[in-house]
Amino acid sequence: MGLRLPFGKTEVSAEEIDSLVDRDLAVEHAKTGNVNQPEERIQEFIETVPELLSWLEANGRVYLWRETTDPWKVYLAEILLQRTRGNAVEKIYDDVLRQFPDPETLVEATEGEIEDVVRSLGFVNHRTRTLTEVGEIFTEDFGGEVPGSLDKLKRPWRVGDYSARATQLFAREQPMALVDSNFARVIGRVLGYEMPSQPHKSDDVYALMEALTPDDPDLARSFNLAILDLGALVCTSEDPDCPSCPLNSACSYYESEQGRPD
DNA sequence: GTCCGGCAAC
DNA sequence: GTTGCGGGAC
Repeated sequence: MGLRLPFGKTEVSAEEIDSLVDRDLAVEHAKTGNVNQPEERIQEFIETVPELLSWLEANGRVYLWRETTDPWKVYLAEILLQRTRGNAVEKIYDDVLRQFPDPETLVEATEGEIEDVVRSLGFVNHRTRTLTEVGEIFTEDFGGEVPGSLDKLKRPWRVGDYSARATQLFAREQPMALVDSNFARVIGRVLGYEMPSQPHKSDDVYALMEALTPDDPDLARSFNLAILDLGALVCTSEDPDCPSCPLNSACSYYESEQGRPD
């Protein structure tokens, strides 16, 4: 066992993807977002996933936390990455791992020591309290280990669905859908899905993403990383680079001319 | 000025 | 549902 790192599986046929997603369920949930011609839209999207994964292989961002399945290293990274760019986390990640190689070292640290190492990321008070609780809870209740269920991963303050699910997906080989601002923007544009203001709170958005996420650990990894990186590098909120997007042939936003160059 | 691999409080 | 948290990069 063991995931293919860093990007999971990036060579795949459309037929294989089709066999690992729930197309009919995705179509049903697409209707809730007022997607036009949902059958055709979802089918086109599924057919384009191989190109999306090839794009990841060539363009994906390489970070240390993508090169490990150590749950502690992944979980720490997810806390640092909340509302924070990967490039910012990259600069301090080595220091964080060196100072806090396991939960017990967080218990032994002073508040000031934790504040100092995360200061450049912002949310300093939030992250310091979270990391303090992570140390206490994991040491006292879970024997110093990262627990294996979503509910337990979410016990520390300000660890929510995204961080917990990302840990299960990236460290525990559990195929799982993620919903964050990147996913909402990319899927919203490609499908023409009318996103609610808080996509991660929508059961329907989660159900749609679960239906579209391949039911295979390596492909779930690559699929999620691909959408994440596409949202960060190409399908940006301001001035998306649609002409170089691997999904543009299947994209509602591109079709509508909004994404066309001047 | 706007945005970032969220989350909890209100 | 909406708002605050935050330093850094553009």
